[in-house]
Amino acid sequence: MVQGTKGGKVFLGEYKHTMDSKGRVVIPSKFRKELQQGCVVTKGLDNCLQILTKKNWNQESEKMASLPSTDKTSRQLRRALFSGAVDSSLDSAGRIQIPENLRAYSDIKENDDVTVTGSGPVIEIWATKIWKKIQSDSDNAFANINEVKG
Amino acid sequence: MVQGTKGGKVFLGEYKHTMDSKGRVVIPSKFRKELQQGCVVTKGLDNCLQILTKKNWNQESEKMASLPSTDKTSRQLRRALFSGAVDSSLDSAGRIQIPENLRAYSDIKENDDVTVTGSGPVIEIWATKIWKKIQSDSDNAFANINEVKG
DNA sequence: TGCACAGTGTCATAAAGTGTCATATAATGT
DNA sequence: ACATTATATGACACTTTATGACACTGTGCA
Repeated sequence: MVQGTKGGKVFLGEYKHTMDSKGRVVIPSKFRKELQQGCVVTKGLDNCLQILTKKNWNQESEKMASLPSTDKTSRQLRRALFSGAVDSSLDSAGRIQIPENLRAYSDIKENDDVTVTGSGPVIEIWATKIWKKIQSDSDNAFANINEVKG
Repeated sequence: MVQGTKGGKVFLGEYKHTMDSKGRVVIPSKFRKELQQGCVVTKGLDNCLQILTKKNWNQESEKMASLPSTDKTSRQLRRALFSGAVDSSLDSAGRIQIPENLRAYSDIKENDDVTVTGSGPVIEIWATKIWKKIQSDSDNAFANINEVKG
């Protein structure tokens, strides 16, 4: 969904948190500055959630908004992108509220363990139990690539 | 049918509600500001209903009025759009009344579950049972695009 | 005229979300 | 190691929103 980082912030790292009893998740302090002016939370692949800066979101969504809605596929794409997204911002304690439909999508419930990762141009939020699986897959793939190339 | 967001509000998100026993549906609070000055409810494609701001409605209806009436599909679209449209507004509790013909079109009956989605320039209202099907189609289309890109 | 019905307005309560604070934990610099 | 600062977490009060109930209005029809 999001590609190209031309000059934009690159988010790095992996952080453990928990979702609080009201459905909020702490954003690591290193990521906050770029999200201060607002951000958008969307569905990512493999049941993660993505946080985009306003700037990145606008780039992505403008493409989609201009597709003709007489075309069925365009309608589908538009619906998936917009209905799965939500405008958000950090509260004074550096947290964001995750709405119920995105909590369901990502399989994160109140008081669950959550892993927040920097993934280049976007920040990803994972149920830790899912992240553990994904991470071992990614690490294996990474190791194999290095073997082949090196 | 509706496209282009140039500067206009972009509606995001997915919200579950029910139609009350009098045929009213709650509009999510995040959408209300833009509809405060009046809105238009019309038939959308795939059996949804669309809510447009007055501004978007004016743009759309002009476009539609200028379609060649020699083309059959254009005539059908135009009839559906205009005859299915109704001027509306939010009541003091943030709800809109859905007239009987639109309830029939969207297959939403009194006390039924309803899903309201932000879909960029428009808001869509769905019978939840229909939305579930549409959503899985949309999500698949979206995931495929992303697989290709990634 | 009175009744039935669809629609409208308002209220009470419940549920969800938001803001703020206090303490605990971790990170940083000296 | 220590002091200092920043961050994380839980608790709680407060606000907003959702939902159902119910009374009121107006229209058309018997």
